[in-house]
Amino acid sequence: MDIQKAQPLLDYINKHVSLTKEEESTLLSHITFRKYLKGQYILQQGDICRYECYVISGCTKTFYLDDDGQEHIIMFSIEDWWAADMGSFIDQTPADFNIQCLENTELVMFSYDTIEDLYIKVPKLERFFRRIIEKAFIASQKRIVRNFSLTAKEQYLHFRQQYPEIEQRIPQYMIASYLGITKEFLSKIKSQLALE
Amino acid sequence: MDIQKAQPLLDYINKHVSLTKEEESTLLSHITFRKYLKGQYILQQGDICRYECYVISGCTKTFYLDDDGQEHIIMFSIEDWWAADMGSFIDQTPADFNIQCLENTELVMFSYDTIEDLYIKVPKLERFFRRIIEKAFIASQKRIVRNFSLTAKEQYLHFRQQYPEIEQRIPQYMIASYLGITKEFLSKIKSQLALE
DNA sequence: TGAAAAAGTTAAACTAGATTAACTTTTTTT
DNA sequence: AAAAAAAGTTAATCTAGTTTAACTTTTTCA
Repeated sequence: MDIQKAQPLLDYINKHVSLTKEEESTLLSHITFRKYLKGQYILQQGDICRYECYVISGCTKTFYLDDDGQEHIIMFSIEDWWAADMGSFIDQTPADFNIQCLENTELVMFSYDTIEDLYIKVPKLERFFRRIIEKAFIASQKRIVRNFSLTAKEQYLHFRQQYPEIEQRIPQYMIASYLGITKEFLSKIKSQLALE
Repeated sequence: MDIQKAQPLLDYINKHVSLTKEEESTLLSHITFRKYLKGQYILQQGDICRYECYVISGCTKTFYLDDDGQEHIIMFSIEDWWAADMGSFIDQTPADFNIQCLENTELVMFSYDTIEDLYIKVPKLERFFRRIIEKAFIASQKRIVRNFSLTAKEQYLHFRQQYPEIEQRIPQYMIASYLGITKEFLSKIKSQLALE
């Protein structure tokens, strides 16, 4: 793979572990670069998730449709973040989630078929992925804690201060979905906040 | 460490990776065994979490106290499961959570100070922990999904069928706390279910 | 540039679950 | 075995957030 396109990924990895030139080139031979257009799906519910995707540019939403056909957004992924249905990827079972691009999006993709081989050839990357997933787990637990102990308004304020960039790029009704509330109620919260 | 006491851990690890005798003995030299009595704390909110604990026998609850002093249970850990405040352990920062024994409990403890050394000496264990944490992350995401899309009654039914052993061992008000509902409402749910 | 589609707002009626408080049952301690 | 503490129940009242529906604003695209 073209090293230039992967530079943001290499920079990101080198924040956590330091790769030699050889290790970098082994890495590059194991990944692929791909562009998607706004609206396109990277993964659809029911398919097998074959890739862990690192976002170079753009933005995706990971969501599922419940029995009533209602959309629930699990996460947004912007630059320097990951997109995948981990449950599906790890066990190669049908995905619970859809991943769709909210903007034109450039990705680096790690394939299930080659990632174990990559871990063996470059053990530092196994360390890197262990640390990434630890962070993801911690973030997920913190979200559960917020769900338990914050009101909708408090959760919105937290979201806004934690991801100010995301709020600009994404329609409000999707933020409501991410927070687990209706768009009408988020609208009410915002008008309340405007008066304070 | 005494190999007999660690046997359940070795069996558990060998389900995921296969260790040689040398690797097993390196592992044993890096872990400690400890017993706690019912009611004792393994970790207190504000302290640094220095150990990832594997439960040999017994049961713990991981919880935090919110600003109103209300207890919220994040997880229960029984035989063959883990107990730790990962956020605190990874960054060695003050813990958000308390971990308390609900029964007399035997643990194998992995210390922050030696675990990185262990990963280097036995890379298979880095793989093992990567897989464990992947599973924990997936479970955490699934819990978020359930929070979004299930009613309290549905969540209770799910808990009951997923952890039938836990329900027997733990007071009902703690299960309510784990589900994020009041003990009164869980009581109502159970009386409704009894009529069906 | 103008029409249609998408996104956001407002407000009334409704509901799942919380709160409060009095009470019963079970478990623990002496 | 009695007393006290812990756990669980029931029911009335309350509230955060949902639902429904009509409306306005913004964005998209022919």
